[in-house]
Amino acid sequence: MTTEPQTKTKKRTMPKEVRRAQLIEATLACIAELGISKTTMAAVTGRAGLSMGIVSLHFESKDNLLNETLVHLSEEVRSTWAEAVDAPDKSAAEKLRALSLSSFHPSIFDATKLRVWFAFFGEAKSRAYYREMVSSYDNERGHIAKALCAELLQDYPEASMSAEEISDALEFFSDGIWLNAMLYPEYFKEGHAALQMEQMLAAYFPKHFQLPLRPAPACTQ
Amino acid sequence: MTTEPQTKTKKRTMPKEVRRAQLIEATLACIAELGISKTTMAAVTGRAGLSMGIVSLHFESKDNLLNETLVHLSEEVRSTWAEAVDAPDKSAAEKLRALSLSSFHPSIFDATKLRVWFAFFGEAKSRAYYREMVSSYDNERGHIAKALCAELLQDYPEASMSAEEISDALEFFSDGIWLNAMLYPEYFKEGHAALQMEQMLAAYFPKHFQLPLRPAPACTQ
DNA sequence: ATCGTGAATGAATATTCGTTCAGTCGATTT
DNA sequence: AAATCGACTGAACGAATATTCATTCACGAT
Repeated sequence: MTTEPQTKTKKRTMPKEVRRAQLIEATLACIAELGISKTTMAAVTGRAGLSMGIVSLHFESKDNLLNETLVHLSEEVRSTWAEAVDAPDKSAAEKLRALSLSSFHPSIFDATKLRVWFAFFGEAKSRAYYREMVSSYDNERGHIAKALCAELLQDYPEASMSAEEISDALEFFSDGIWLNAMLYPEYFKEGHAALQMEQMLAAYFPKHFQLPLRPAPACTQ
Repeated sequence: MTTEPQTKTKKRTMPKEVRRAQLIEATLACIAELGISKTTMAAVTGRAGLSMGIVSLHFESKDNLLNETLVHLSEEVRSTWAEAVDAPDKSAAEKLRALSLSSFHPSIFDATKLRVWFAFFGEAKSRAYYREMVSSYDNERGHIAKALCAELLQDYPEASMSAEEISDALEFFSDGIWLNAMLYPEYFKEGHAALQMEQMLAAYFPKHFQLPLRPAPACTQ
């Protein structure tokens, strides 16, 4: 009976990675619910079902726990859009569409995580950390988006906007949807954000993207 | 010499409104520089050149000071867009343009104030307060924008998007520019945001808005 | 079974910060 | 000039909270 790990009442010791994940999860929940300033160590460890000292053990300090939480979020976002683009047989249009819609993938376009993102953006310290640690992701994504727009633009000799202006505009638009979805989550039901994004793509690249017809009465359940 | 108010070394007492403005100003600066969680009473009053007790005197508490700061910001924004729309002899197109560009008026589109806005968005407590106080402003602005879009849409019988979808899209777009201008202020030089907005308007309403020609080499100094 | 290791605990400590209030000082009145 | 008023001060207080560390306990090794 000593060899079976999980059926026991409650394991006292767990692998480092499990504890770290457990604490980051609890931190996300606390920040979303309480805001950063009210997210105390007691709140985080209490929600994780652990004791106060555990944070210094697996993370250096509270600050470090918050930074690691931000890194976790960023990598989740990054892997979501990277996967959307990483398909050798997709056309440029398909890639741009997948990249643009990846911002609204359920695993990241989620009330809790959106609140945490904006909690970090609102704090001067996290903003600085974000810029130095993570903004290279943003740059990478921006370059990819710009290159895809440039490729599509070859079919629009009369175009009045540059690839960079269009890819910037797409980025602004999806960021704005994020902000509004955070503030007014009830307004963004079931793919509403993605629909808006597709309309935006169709406006810029009408030869490549169909306008999704009206709200689609009974489609995706 | 006793009747001249300002040449004296340093007045000890000042009208209530002056002190309130002074404290709100200092609060804005502190939140922008330090974030909400590090914005202490000592920091605010120190920056205002006053003593700690002054806040309880003119505002009830720290919470109330923060709320009043948010009110101040909101009314500044509101009066900016209200003024843009409140001109009886403007056409609908001119009004929509003025309304859209008002988000980037220098008095509100400013690194300090943008940081403060997002600091409030990021705090759960302020978010609740924000929703109950400001969302009526947002609604009012939204209704006006929608009505203006509907009026312009009469000239586009073939249009594939509704007035609400377009006015939402304009709102998302300017919100996204706000977020990006807050995170990467150096990217938004001299009217770059306004230019992007005008391109957006021209994309939706090509019959009403000219595309502003290329970045304009040497125009506004 | 016993022991040794290190993960986990949580009470105690140190710090940070909002609020208070008795006292100070400048302006106005008498 | 003296008195009164009230805006303003800032040291002191106490509540909240991050951090520490001596102790406890589970688990694998012997």
